[in-house]
Amino acid sequence: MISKGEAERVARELLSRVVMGAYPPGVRLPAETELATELGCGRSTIREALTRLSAMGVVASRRGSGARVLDWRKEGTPALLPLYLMQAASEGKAAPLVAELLGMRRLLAREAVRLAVRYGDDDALKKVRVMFESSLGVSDPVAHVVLELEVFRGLVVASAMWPAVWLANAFWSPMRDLHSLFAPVAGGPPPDYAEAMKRLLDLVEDRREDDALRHVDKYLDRVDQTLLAKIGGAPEQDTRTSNRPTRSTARRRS
Amino acid sequence: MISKGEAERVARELLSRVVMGAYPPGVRLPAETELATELGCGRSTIREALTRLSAMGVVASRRGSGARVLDWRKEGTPALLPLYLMQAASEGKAAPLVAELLGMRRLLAREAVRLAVRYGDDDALKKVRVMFESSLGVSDPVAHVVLELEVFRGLVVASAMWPAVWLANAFWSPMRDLHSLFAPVAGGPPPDYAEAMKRLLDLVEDRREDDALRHVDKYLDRVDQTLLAKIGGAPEQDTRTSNRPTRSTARRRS
DNA sequence: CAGCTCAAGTTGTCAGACTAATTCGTAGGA
DNA sequence: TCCTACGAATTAGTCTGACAACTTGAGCTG
Repeated sequence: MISKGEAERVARELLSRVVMGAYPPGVRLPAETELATELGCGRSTIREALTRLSAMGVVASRRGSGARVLDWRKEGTPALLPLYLMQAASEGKAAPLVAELLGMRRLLAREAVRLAVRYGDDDALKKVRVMFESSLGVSDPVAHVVLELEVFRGLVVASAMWPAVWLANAFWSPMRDLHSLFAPVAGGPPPDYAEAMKRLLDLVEDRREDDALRHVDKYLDRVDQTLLAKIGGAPEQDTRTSNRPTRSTARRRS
Repeated sequence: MISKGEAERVARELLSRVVMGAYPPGVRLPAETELATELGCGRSTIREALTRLSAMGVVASRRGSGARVLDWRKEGTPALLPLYLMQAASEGKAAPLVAELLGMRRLLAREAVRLAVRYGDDDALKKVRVMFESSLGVSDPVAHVVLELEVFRGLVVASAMWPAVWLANAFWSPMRDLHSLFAPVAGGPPPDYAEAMKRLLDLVEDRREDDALRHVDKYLDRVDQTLLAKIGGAPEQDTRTSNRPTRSTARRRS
C-alpha cells in the first residue's frame, strides 16, 4: 500500500481507470503487451500491477482469454476504500459514506473493547497504555488520528484473537490512508481525548465490560457528530445513524 | 484464492513454511534466486508468489535488502484464516477459535440485516430472495453452507453500502474455504433453515429492524450451539459466548 | 574509534522466447 | 441449414538472462 516504484504507479493508473469507469465491469482489458507499450513499461511490471488488482478483487486473469474487469463494487476488498471515497468526495456524495464508515468504525471499536476485556492479558494491555501515552503529545491532526486508530487496534491485538485482528487490519489499514484525507478538516484531537481514552483503558483493565462499552459509545458519539458536522453532511437528526445496537433493539424479552 | 498454477503452489508452500514456523517473523527469506532453484521454478514465479504473500501481510520485500517475514499474526489479513485454523485444528486448539469466528459471523450477519433493512431497495432484496430459494433444494453440507453465507452477503450487497460489502468480502471469502472444512462435521442444513430464513427475509422487506435482528440472533444461537457441540469444544455454559450485544450491556440509562 | 568508500548481494524492471489455454472462424459432414 | 471438428491466432503463465537501483557490511583512512 505504501510501496513505491513503477509497478505501484501502473497499478494506481489501472485502478483509477476502473473506478472512474474507463474500463467498466465485464469488459476485457487490453492485452498485457498492449498495456505495456501504452503505459511505457515492461510486461512484467504490468503483470505485477495486475496481480495486485486481482488481490483487490478488481480484475481476474485467465490464461488464453485475457483479464476481465470484475464487478468490483460487489466483489472488492476494503483496499478500494481510499480511491472510492476520494471519487465520491469529488462528486459531493461523500457525506453518507462517511457516516456509514463511522458506523463501521464503531462496530469494530466496540468489538475491540469487548475482546480486550474478555481475553486481553494484563501485560499486553500495559503495552497498549504505553502506546496511548506516547500519543498524548501529538497535536498534528493526521498523526493523532492514526495513533487513535492504532490504540483501538492494539486492544484487539492484546486479546490475541488473531482472526479478529486480521479483520480489524482489513478495515483499519485503508482507514489510515483515508483519515489523512479528512483529518485536516476534522482538526486535532478532541479536547477530552486524553481523559476519555485513559478512562476507557482503566475500565478495560478492570474488566468492566458494560461500563467500557458504554464509555466508548459516548466518546464516539461526540467524535462522530463533531466530524460529521464539519464534513458538512447533514448529521441526520439524532443518533439513529450510529449502528451501536439501537436502544429499542436491546432484547427486552430474551 | 481459487487460482491454479505454479505460482499458487509456490505461494502455498512458502505460506505454510511461515505459518508452521520454519521462517519465523523477523528473519530474512532466502534470496529469490535461491528459492527458485530450491523450489524448482523460475524467479518470476517466486516473485509472483511473494507478491501474494505481501498482500496477505506475511512478508515485505525491500529493494537491495531482501524479503523479511512480518509478524503475520499481528499484521496479517483474513486470507490467513483457512491455513491458520487448519493448523490449530491439527493441534486440537480449534474450539475457542471456532467459537470466536462464529461470534464474528454474528457481528457481520447482524450488520448485514441492519444495512438491508435501512438501505436495501426492494428490487435488490427480491434478488436475495431468489438466491435463497435456489438454495432450498441443496442438501450437500458444503454447498449449503456456502449458499447460506452468500444469502447474508447478498443482504449487504442489496444495501449498496459498498464499504460494508468489502468488509464482508474480506471475512466471508476465507470463511467459505473454511466452512468446507467443518461442513462435513456439521452435517447438512438445520431442519428449520428454510422457514427461519424465509421469515428473516420477510422481516427485512417489511423494514422491521428490531424483529429481524432478534430473529437472526435466535437462529444463529441454535446453529452456533449445534455446531459447537459437534465440533466438541465445550460450548461454554450459556449464550455469554456470543457477541451479540450482551443483555446486561443494553444501555438502560442512556 | 568515527567516518568514508566501495564491492558484493538483492530486489525491481526490462526483454525475448517458449508453453499452455482459450477463442473464433472455417471447412466439412449430417 | 445446422452442427461438429479442426486449426490458426490470440493471450496469459513461466523460464531465462540481463541490467539498474538500492542496501548492507567489510575494509580503509584519518
